Parts: sequence; structure tokens; C-alpha cells
Amino acid sequence: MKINDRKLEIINCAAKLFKEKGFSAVTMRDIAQVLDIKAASLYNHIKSKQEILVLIIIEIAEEFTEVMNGIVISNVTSIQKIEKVIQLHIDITIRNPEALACLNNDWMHLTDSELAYFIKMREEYEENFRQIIIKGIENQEIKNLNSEVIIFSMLSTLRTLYLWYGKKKGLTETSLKNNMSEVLLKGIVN
Amino acid sequence: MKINDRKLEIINCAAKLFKEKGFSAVTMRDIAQVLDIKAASLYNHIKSKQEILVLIIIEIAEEFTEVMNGIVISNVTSIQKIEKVIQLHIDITIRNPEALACLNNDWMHLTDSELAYFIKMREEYEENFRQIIIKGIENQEIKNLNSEVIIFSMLSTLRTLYLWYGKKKGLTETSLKNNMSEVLLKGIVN
DNA sequence: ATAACAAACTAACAAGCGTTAGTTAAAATA
DNA sequence: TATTTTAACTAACGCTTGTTAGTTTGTTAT
Repeated sequence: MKINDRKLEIINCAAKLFKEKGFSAVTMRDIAQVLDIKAASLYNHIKSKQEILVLIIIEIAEEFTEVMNGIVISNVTSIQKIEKVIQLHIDITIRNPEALACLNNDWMHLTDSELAYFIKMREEYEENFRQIIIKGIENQEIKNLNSEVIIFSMLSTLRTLYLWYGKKKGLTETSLKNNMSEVLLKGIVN
Repeated sequence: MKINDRKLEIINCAAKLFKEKGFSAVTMRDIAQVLDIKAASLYNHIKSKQEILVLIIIEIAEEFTEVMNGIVISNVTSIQKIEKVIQLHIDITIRNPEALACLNNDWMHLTDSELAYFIKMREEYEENFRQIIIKGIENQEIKNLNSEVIIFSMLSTLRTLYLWYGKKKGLTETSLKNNMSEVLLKGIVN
């Protein structure tokens, strides 16, 4: 499945608009206007508005899935696995914040097999993360707190990083990674 | 401004639908169908779809604002102020998760003065939280990390609690509060 | 030079949108 | 009992939506 340049332009433009107003509030005419063409012309490149949504979300979801699968089977400590997960979220956030916003807010507008596929990936992602945490608690790398609270706290921060990254200047990727790891792993109290 | 029972039913019903699909994807006919009436009948009780959105969001936003203002001027340690903020978010999440979802995802569909009012409240809320963190760093209650990373990590967790609370059983409000405070303040590493 | 293609266009459609007007029947109030 | 109010209804409005059909124009390949 190759995607030519113009199609990519359309998808990226749509993703930006979806981030601002959400999938349902963005019209084909909105997208066309930004690209300075008519709405009907979009259909020379894409099949439907739905297809745009699918292309934005599924690619990113698959990347999360694949990298997470690699992390789970890697031969490092639980803490190191968590640090790899943090790095994964930072990487994708920096590379494609618009797609991430779309994945977070508009996944429910996927339909049929793609919706099912997405939900399956998301559940498996969370289950993989859960296993990392539980293993870490068992071998006493991680405190014996409610594992669901730990999972939710970390994932919600990582998943919404796109809302915030870009607004704050003077923070390199490395510095973000280090500060984030410190805060999420060791807390903020002196 | 008093709101009678039927109007409240409509608002609560709308909030539930907005949480599932977002403001723009929910039609007046959708709302009416759940209440088993016709869409036109809704207008005996509400002025417009916009009014529903405003009533859902602004009330909650004002509650956050007022309680936060009380916390800021209270005479306790920075850590204790943070714990009060955590408690505030948990309280509202438990009482009205639908409104919170709406506030988080659909605030950009507010218009004119209400949009400006909301943005002002949100900025002041964040600024208040920022001052708590910075004061805590200055008096060495809190580690000298990048304050923006701290602010973002905590707020993103607290703001998206609604996504998760209710799915997890066997966790009392007190237990949630205690686990959450421990995770956010002291981290997860043994 | 000619054929083929790519990517834009104009025009339009059917469906769905928020909303209004006018009506009706039951309940509350006088 | 008579009157007013409440809250539903039917019907329809003007507009916007995603999308299709058919056409035009400039570029690329033969």
C-alpha cells in the first residue's frame, strides 16, 4: 500500500484540523480550503473521510504495538522496560503529535473491522504494560501499590504528552526524557 | 438561574452522549431518542445545543476555580496543597465523570464570551498549580526538577481520571486517593 | 505529435443537521 | 369549573454534510 505525496499532504492537513476541532467537527470543505482546492478534488486522492481517519490512526497504533512487543520480550529490568516505554511515547509525540491527538480523541469514530482492530491493539498494549508493572512488583523493583493506579497514572501522562509538548520551549528531547522518567518513577517529593 | 428537573435530565443525558462520541458527533435527535421524545420537544426546555454545552462545562470549571483558589490561600505545606488538589479532582470525577469528559474534549466548541471565560479559568488554574509547585521547589519540599514536567505529569493524570474510574472495581475513594498521592508524590520505584 | 494520465474543476444530489412555527392534550392553578 | 401552563407533538425550513458525475487542463510517456 503506497501513499503518494499529495495523499500524504491531505492526511497531514486533516490530522492537524482533527487535532484542533475533532474528526466530526472538521468537514471535507475545511480540509480542502487549507489546501486551497475544492472539496471534490480531495476524492482524486482519498476514498472517503473515513479512510483518512483510518490511515492516521492505524499506522500509529501499529507502531506502538510493535515497539511494545519488542520491549516486553527484551532482556532488561522492569524499570528499564518502563523507561523504554517512556522513550517510545516521547519519540512518537515529537514525530507526529497530530496523529496522536487523533488516536486519543477520535478512535471511537473508526468503524467495523478497523474499530475492532484498534480496540484489540489498545487492550493488548495495556495488558503488556500491566505485565511489566506486575512483574516489577513481584521482584520488588516496584512498590507494592495498586497496580491499576500505577498503570493509569503513567499511561495517562504519556498518552496526553501531545497536548503539551511544543508549547514549552527550552526543553530538549533528552531533558524531557530524563525529567519525565524521574517524575514518573521516583516522584517529586524530596 | 434555576434549572428544573426535566432540563437537568436533558443535560445529563446529553453529557453521557457527549462523553461517548463527542459534542459534534451527537445530534439533537440522538439526545431526544434516548429520552424517548422528538428532537423539537427538547426546545421546550433548552435554548440551543450550545446552551447544553455551556451548562455542562462552565459549572464544573467554576467549581475547579473556586476550590483551587481556596487551596492556594490555605495555610498548609506545598505537599498538603497538592494532596488537596488531588482530592478535588477525585471528588469531581466521582460525582460527574460525564461533565469532566465534556470539559476535557469539547471545550473548544464553546463560543465567544464563554470560550474566553473558560480559557481564562483554565489558565488561572494552571498558574495557581504552577505557583504551588514553584513554592514547593523553593522551600525544598519538592525536588528541583523542571517544573513544567511536574505540572504536566500531575495534571494530565488528574484530568483524565474520568476515563478510567468506574472501570476498575474494588477500589474505594479513600484507597484511590491514597494510592494516587503515593504514586504522584513519591513515585513507584522501591 | 499524440495518447494517456493526473489532478484540478463545476454542478449537483440525497441525507442529515439545528431549529422554528403552530397545534394538542393533560396537568396545575384560579 | 374555567383558565392558564407545561410539555409533548407534526411539519417543515434553510443550510451543511459527504460524496458522485462529468469536464477541463496541464504534464508525462509513446
